[in-house]
Amino acid sequence: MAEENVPSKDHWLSIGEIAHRSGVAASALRFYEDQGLIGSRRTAGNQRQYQRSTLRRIAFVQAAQRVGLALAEIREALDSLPDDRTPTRSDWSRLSKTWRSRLDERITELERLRDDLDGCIGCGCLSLQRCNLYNKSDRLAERGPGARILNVGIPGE
Amino acid sequence: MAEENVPSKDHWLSIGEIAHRSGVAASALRFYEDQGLIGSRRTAGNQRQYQRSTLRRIAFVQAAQRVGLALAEIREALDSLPDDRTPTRSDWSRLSKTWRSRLDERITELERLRDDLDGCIGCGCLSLQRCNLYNKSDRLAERGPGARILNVGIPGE
DNA sequence: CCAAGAACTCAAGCTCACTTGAAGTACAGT
DNA sequence: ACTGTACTTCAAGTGAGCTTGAGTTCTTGG
Repeated sequence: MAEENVPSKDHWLSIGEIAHRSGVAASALRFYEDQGLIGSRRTAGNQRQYQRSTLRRIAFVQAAQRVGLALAEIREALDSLPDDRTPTRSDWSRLSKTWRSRLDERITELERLRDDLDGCIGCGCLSLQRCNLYNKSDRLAERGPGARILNVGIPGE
Repeated sequence: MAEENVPSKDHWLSIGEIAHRSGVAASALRFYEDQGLIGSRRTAGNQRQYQRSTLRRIAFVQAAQRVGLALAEIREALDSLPDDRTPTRSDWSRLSKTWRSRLDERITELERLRDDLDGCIGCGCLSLQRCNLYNKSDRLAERGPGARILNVGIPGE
């Protein structure tokens, strides 16, 4: 994650500046670094310094979160990108395919739910046997211990 | 939450039966009861007994979760329903309006994201200034301590 | 009547994505 | 030189939605 080899003339940003410009809290940025999502170099006095490109990386992370990816998945995606150059069109297209299908799936599920809901408004049912809302996608039974974050458009799901 | 006053002839279901039929773990059912989402009565030996209508309630909870509601909100919705009769068309229509708009919002957000994504595949950009994906819905800034479920932009400014 | 299995109650643990706090160090401005 | 703000690390806490485990009691079939 060291961002050492860099077109010398760049100037570096402090964590405060990055936090301010990205809208992400400094504590979150440190956390992201722990998680391998972003990198930094240090000053003589051990303070973090970021390249401007880190802002782009952070924006990427945020977009990916909105798509519904967990941080671990986002890290994988970032790792699959060439070290620290701007991604090419084909890098990007590869990634966006995953995103796209995630989004499509989730959108489809929500639309179906909405349609069922509309059906239910008409029928006023809530009857267990008949109602689509109730009987769709039963036994989604996601398994394993630990918290279940969401159903709901969030990572993990 | 006591479901005492009930058309006598009903027979009651054990937690195991409810778990099996609903696909929800017994531990989750106890948790739901703690949270006031479902009710039960007890046998002489202190074991839970459920009405069949509880299955409907659980299905309701699951549908609501898929819509994206938190358990606390679902409880409120359930509390707003008449005690334990089957909801009327107008009860239902009131609730479904909330759901509907939730769904619409989320669907719209995801669709916009998808469209931006498609735009990006074309442009191959990832450039911070220009890319829609990056600059949409910045500073959503949800505040307060604790975990942030969704996308999480802490206001830097 | 007894064993097996199902249920009971707590308390503690888990994941995820962070935040908060304490205690200390660095740097910029006067 | 001094003050104040920004930064550092590390440990622990947060909330949602459950699960797991320990130790105990109920219920049912043979």
